[in-house]
Amino acid sequence: MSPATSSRWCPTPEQLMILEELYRRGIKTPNASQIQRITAHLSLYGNIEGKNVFYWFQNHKARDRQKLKRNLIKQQQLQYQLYHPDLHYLQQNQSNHHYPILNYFDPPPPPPHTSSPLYSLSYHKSPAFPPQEGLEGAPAQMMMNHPWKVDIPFISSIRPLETLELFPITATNFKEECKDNNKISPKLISTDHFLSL
Amino acid sequence: MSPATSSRWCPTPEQLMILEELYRRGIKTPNASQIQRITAHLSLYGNIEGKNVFYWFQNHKARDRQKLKRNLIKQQQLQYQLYHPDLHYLQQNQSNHHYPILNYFDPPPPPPHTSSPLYSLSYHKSPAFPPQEGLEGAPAQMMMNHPWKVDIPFISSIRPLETLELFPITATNFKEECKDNNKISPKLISTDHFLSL
DNA sequence: GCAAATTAATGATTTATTCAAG
DNA sequence: CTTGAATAAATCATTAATTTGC
Repeated sequence: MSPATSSRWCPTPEQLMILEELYRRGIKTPNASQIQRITAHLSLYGNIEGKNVFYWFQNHKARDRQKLKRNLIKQQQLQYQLYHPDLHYLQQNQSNHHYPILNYFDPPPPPPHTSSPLYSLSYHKSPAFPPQEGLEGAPAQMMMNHPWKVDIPFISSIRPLETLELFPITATNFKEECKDNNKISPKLISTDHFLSL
Repeated sequence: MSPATSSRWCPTPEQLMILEELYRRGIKTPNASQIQRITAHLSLYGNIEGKNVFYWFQNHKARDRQKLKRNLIKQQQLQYQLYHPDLHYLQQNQSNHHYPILNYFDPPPPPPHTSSPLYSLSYHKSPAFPPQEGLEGAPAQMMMNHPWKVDIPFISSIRPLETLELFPITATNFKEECKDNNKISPKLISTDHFLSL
């Protein structure tokens, strides 16, 4: 009203709580109609106009994403510390009678830094791997556009990666016809033994 | 090998178990590199190619979501039955000392049906509101291009919508200056009482 | 028991949405 | 605002489960 009032909207606690609750309940980018109704209601608790509501949701959503980003970074730092110590043991001979090492996760996040554009890494394209011969970090969907002639490289040529041992059973030839696939004794592959973390 | 083989991939139990385990461990949408490595490993247990792995994760994730959807619908049906008996009481006079009804969500789940496209309702944009005078369901961003002269209509002209009663506290005038806003006793607005689902 | 017929699962494609870089 | 890159949703198509009648 008067020029003495502050130059920008200052949400009252009630307004804030309602906005936050609406956000939690799924309203992330209200449309014009929703904004009007929200504004009308919130005006009961203090001066407010539509743009305040609009900007609030915009900012809140954006800063929500930032929080997620930061949490992801923390988790990745944890995983890095968990997996890095095991790297030496990956150098071992793989030609034993166990099925080979299994870990399809991306290489541990680079030496932990605090502020890097990291959210896009797990949500969008992962710049991911050091260009492997003939692969060039192609996004999975791009593979879709080609006739899927991607050859399976020799196991030994694949980077063994970290730990996660699977299937200590011996390598009887399982390549059979489709119909026969389900006839393998369940005992043989009971879930309890492999996939030891 | 021979043309007698089936036209589509038929995962062996071992392949399936590994895929499921990887999924459980967090691999939901593997990138090209991961797909290749997974494919290479799974080829030990039977014929397989990259696209099979790609599709498997796509489908598995999608059908996982479908399960969640169905469970949500069941819960909503339960809630509907719990809350529906109260509808008559919404017709009561609203000029009491409670603050008005608050529900900015799109119209509630219609009378419980079993098979309706429901997930998009909460995840994607809601085609939302019946075109309100002069608003025409305009995307919120369009409002940005105009000088934000959107007037706040009278409360009574706003569609009260459904339930979700907020702030049963009395209507003391909270319109105060900015600086004072944060000084309201937290007790008065402790989150436990309102926003009852 | 056993196939033919029917239904449920699930692999494979296509189409729509989303996000954000240019 | 347009568009590129990626994912999610919807859909089609084939295989496996199962039901059914004999």
